[in-house]
Amino acid sequence: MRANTPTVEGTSRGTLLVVDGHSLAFRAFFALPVENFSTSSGQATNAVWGFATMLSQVIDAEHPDHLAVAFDVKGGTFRNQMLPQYKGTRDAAPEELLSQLPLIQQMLTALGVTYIEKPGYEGDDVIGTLASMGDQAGYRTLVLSGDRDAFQLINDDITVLYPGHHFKDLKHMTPDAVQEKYHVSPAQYPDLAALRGETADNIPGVPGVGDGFAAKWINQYGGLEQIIEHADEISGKKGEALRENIEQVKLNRSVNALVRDLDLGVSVSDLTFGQVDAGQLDDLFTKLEFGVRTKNRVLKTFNADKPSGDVHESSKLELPHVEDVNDPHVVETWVQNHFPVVQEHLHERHERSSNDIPEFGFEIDSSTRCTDKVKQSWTLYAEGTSKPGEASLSALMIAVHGEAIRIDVFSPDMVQCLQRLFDRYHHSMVVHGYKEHAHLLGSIGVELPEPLFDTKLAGYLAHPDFHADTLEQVAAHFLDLHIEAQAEAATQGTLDFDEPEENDSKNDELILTRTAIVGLLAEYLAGVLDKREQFGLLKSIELPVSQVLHGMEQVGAQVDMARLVQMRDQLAADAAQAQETAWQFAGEQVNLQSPKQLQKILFEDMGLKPTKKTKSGSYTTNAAALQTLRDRSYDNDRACQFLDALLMHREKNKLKQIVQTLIDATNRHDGRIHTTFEQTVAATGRLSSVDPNLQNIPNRDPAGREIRSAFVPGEGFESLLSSDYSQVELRIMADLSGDEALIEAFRSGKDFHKYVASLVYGIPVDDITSDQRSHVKAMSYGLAYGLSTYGLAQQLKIKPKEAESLKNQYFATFGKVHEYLESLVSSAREKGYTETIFGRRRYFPGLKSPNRAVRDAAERAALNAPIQGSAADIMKIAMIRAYDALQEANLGSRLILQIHDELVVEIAPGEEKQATALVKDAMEHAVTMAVPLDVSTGIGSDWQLAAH
DNA sequence: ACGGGCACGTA
DNA sequence: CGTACGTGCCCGTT
Repeated sequence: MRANTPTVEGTSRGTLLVVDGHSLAFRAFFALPVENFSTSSGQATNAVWGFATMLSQVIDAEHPDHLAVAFDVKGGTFRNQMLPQYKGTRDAAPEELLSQLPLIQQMLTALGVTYIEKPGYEGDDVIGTLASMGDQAGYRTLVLSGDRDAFQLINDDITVLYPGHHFKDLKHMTPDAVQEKYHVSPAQYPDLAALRGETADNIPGVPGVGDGFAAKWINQYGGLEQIIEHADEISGKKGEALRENIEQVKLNRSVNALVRDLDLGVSVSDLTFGQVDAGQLDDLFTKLEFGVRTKNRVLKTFNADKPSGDVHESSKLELPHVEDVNDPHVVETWVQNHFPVVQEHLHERHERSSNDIPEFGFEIDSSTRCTDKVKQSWTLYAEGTSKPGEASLSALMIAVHGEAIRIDVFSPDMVQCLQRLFDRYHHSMVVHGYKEHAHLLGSIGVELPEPLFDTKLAGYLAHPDFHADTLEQVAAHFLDLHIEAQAEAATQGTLDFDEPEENDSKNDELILTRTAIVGLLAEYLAGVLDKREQFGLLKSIELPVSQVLHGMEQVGAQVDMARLVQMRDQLAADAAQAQETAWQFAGEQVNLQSPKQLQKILFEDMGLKPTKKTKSGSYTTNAAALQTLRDRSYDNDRACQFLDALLMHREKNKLKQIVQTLIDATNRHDGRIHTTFEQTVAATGRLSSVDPNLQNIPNRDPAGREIRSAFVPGEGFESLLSSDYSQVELRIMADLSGDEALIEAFRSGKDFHKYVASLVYGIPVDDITSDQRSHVKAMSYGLAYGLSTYGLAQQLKIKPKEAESLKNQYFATFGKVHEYLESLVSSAREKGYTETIFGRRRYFPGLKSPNRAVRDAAERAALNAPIQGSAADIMKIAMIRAYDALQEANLGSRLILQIHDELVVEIAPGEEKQATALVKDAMEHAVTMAVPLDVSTGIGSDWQLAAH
């Protein structure tokens, strides 16, 4: 569309669009409310969005075929030397704007747009030069700028697009338009500006002289030079002012003249539209939290004359040759003919030998490499639903060296054949998501042994903050391979749209594409892990724990459905009654679950004084606020009654909803809940639990805790064991900091918080009050979160001063802890990432952000990541050890749940003592540290009773 | 139907 | 104005 603009007057070679980058960003920034354009982490994006939108709009409207964006360079220009205050106001541009300039430049790079900076000169000079170049080369030239200095460039072939009052109204400033508005010619405009001054650039003009008088004088005398010659003849106040400011005006004039003959090292013909890097743009826009609409809008504009980026890009990926095979014998021969010669481990099934994990102290062989092995690998890719408890395999692909077979009929013979194949070749197998594949294969009765490499887990180790929904997105991220068209086919799926056959073939191609992606991904990620010495982490922690998790998900947790239903009904009745009462006092049937309606009732109708605001500026109606309102309203009976009922409804309804979710999530066939433990979601290395989340079952207050009593041992089992670490994170801090006092606090075996309080306050343990203990306890726990004294004060309801002195006193007592925490942040700043005890990394680009809030948040996260992450590593090792120990002892007892520092085990009859000892030991000896790991255990006939 | 905002559950 | 998560509801936008 854009290319080949019709030539104008037969002489034009096309249209050149020159953009004043800073001016456009500046305009966008002030025109669009920053509140509406910020990412969740606080990065302002209004200038980037405005820039993208405006540029796209202009390109769509004007169809330029050549384009360049000019930027100012940091540091002074020759103009600053002449006029020290030059652009003083603009340099004071808010940080929120400045931080967006690099983002705009990243966007332009992704869009293939040339941008130009010339040290020592301003963007205006680059623009002046480009406009002259375009003009001389016979282009119709457009200058997009909000800076009126650009008006001097205007002639019959150069038009300035100048934003009006509304950011999006662009005025086409032609010679006539300038004449009409200012009554001078474009060439005379700098004279006029010199007299008038330019507030935006902090340039004073002649006091009392505006556009009108300046134009009048210019027309009367011919120009600035002549005005100065005849300055004495001008009468009145304004003449006097002119004479007094004549030096200033001369200076102004010399500064506002644009340089038009810089050597930019490019010619206009170089400034064509480049290749759009859709992946890069996608990453950027995702980071900026722009919507799909914005992205599509921009892509549409910049891809307008491209045939189809998708086709072009996907050609990078070579698809294997594939044949459909559903005869086990053929599979057998194919494998023999195609698979690399691998060492066979006939005696070894997928269990780890006990030698892999030393009994005391867990060490990872950081020197172990995988690149060479991955080059000799084959890929398994399976499709279907992998949800634990209801998995079903639809097809699988086996690929090696550009050849592949596809299997979708799973006869008993085929199942046997596959099991043999996996047992024999799993040491060279690559998958994307072992756990999901294990569920899929499990659905046809095949046990999938541990693979050589898992690209999903490896990708997580390489970049734990990166989240992708599809394999295509992973490919775009790590391989810069963009295959969006096929990703869309995937989401639209094989539904009944097209001809079934056509759809099948599309789906086949999709599976093949993904199989190929996994192969490429494995090679790339193997290189990354080897370079970082992280393969050991994959091999010794993530892959084994993945197997353990598969087992836990497969087994699920038994619930007492009758109990759940009874609780649900009771809670529903309580909630309904509370609602009734609340409505009575509100005088209307407000939706108690609508913060908006509650705000109206509380703060408008009842006229209560709000406490705090929410992020978006409305008044919060959270429980803490409601309680404050309640305490404050002793003289307002109606408000009290309403608030009491509302709080009651909140509590009951929340619990009801949790119970209902559990009921809905219970598998109808086995009466158990099969959660999915996400292994690649939490950036610190922790697990998370979804569908349902069994890591947030209430535990704080008795009413909520009651829900735990519905988790029970299943048939053939006797009890539940709950085993948890006490203060792991603090112990890790003690060990890693090497603080003797804190280490001793743990070794003493005394009440830890009391002991610490006695050190901090310098008084005997026995004299510590419960207030002192709880203050110190909160301080201890807050450490690993990067607590502020403000936050501490608020939590403990003490004065900020007191919190401050507590913190000082604490750090004076445990100096090495302080040093250690500081060192975490400074090393993260230096290296760009943090590391756990076992080498798990997390990167923190935010530490370099110019935005203080973003930076502070990144510092707190960087402080926390190695601590929370090391605790997660330790628990993972404990799980592997516990799982193996139970297996090796031939016990029927099995792991059911992990809640970050707690393991829940379903105990088989008679195994109570032995299983408890094994699990406790596995947890206590997961690692060896300067302080012991303390594990407490409890056994009961349900999860609540197992608490200790 | 989707998604942001709010509220709230866990370690 | 401490970290790390997941889910359900409302409500405005598609």
